[in-house]
Amino acid sequence: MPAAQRREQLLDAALDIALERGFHAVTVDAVARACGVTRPVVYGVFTDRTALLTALADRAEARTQEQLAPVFPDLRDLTDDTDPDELLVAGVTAYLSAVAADPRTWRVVLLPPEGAPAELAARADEHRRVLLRRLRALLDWGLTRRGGPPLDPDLFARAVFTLAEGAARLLLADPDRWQVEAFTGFARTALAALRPQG
Amino acid sequence: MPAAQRREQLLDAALDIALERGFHAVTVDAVARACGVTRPVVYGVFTDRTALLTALADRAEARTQEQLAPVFPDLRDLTDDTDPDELLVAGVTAYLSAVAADPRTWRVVLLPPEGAPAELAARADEHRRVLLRRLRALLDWGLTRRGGPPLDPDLFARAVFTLAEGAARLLLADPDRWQVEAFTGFARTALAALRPQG
DNA sequence: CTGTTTTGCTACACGCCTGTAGCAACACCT
DNA sequence: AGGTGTTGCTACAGGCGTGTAGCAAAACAG
Repeated sequence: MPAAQRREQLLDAALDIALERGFHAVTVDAVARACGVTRPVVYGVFTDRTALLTALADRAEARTQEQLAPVFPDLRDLTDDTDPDELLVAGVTAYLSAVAADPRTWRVVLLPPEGAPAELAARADEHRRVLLRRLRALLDWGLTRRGGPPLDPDLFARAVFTLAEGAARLLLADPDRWQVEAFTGFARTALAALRPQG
Repeated sequence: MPAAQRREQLLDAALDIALERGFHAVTVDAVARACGVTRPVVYGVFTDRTALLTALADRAEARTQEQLAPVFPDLRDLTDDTDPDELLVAGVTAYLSAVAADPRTWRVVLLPPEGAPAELAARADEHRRVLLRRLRALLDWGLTRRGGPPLDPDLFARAVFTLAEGAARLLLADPDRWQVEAFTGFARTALAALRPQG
């Protein structure tokens, strides 16, 4: 089997094991067995067990970043006839749809399995900081355009972010029970209520 | 040293290690060394490493439960001149104050260190379910009394809960930067904005 | 002061996982 | 067909952590 393909296969297997039995269970042997090979094959592709885990994190990071592209509009594209509320609702919809479409990747980030390496959490936090900044910029634009209650903008952005992640976690934890529309509907209603002169 | 005292000492040491270096580092040897003794002493108190970790979870659960007592008022105590908004703000204040007062315990629950056993997360989730039910009851009472936007009550309760936990996490992650009052102020303003004819 | 109990230690055996070395088998190119 | 490189395997050595057995020493009761 060609190296590149084997690499993907090994990462897929590692992800499966991590999701099903936790990162503790992601031993080199377990990954090799899951692919029907033996340990030296894994060491042929990754120098380390650590390298394997890092590659897994890299791939997850790349995928999530890619999927987040349509969530944030470019602020320069916004015109006067854009409704800030609908812009935000569209972003939430895009985010939750991405999560629902690729749950295995997002689960690693949002509901980390047992024994997840600290590196993973650290990277996710770093990434969150960037996202929060972008969300903050978007909300600033919206708040100056349509006004709103005298809420601390930083806390407001964090609140929206936290709620979006919470919704995503519910989607991941119990996809049969929750639909994206339930959350976007809630968001739309809540934003409408927060309009000046409610 | 008497057994009961040794037990507490061992659990304290285990908690220290877990918070500083993650649960991976909570080996029987590390805990023993931290108390200036050797491994057989630990096995004299706990049958297992697992038993030690379970005891740690038990203690954390007991402490959090105890500290949450003043957060939820008994619904039967409420009279007509109780302001629902202030009741909720008082609950949030009590919750965040409890977290700020005992960060080491809450950190285990809200910002679990690397390698935390799945048992811990499972128990925390179970506990959350109970808390969510109580919060839901409180909010139902408030919403029927003062009205509000047509939000799904279940999602609204989850949102409040998620935001409260998010605030608690910020308090734990960066206590120098955040104060309880910032969050309660935000909550008060947001609730006021969500009043009918806000 | 002496026997007994408590308390703790050193030392061992085991299991699990990591990482590597050396060998077999297969495929591919000439 | 025969060399050559690839692909994978079996087998080993070592590290780290668990749990236990057996011994020393200190505390304590009679």
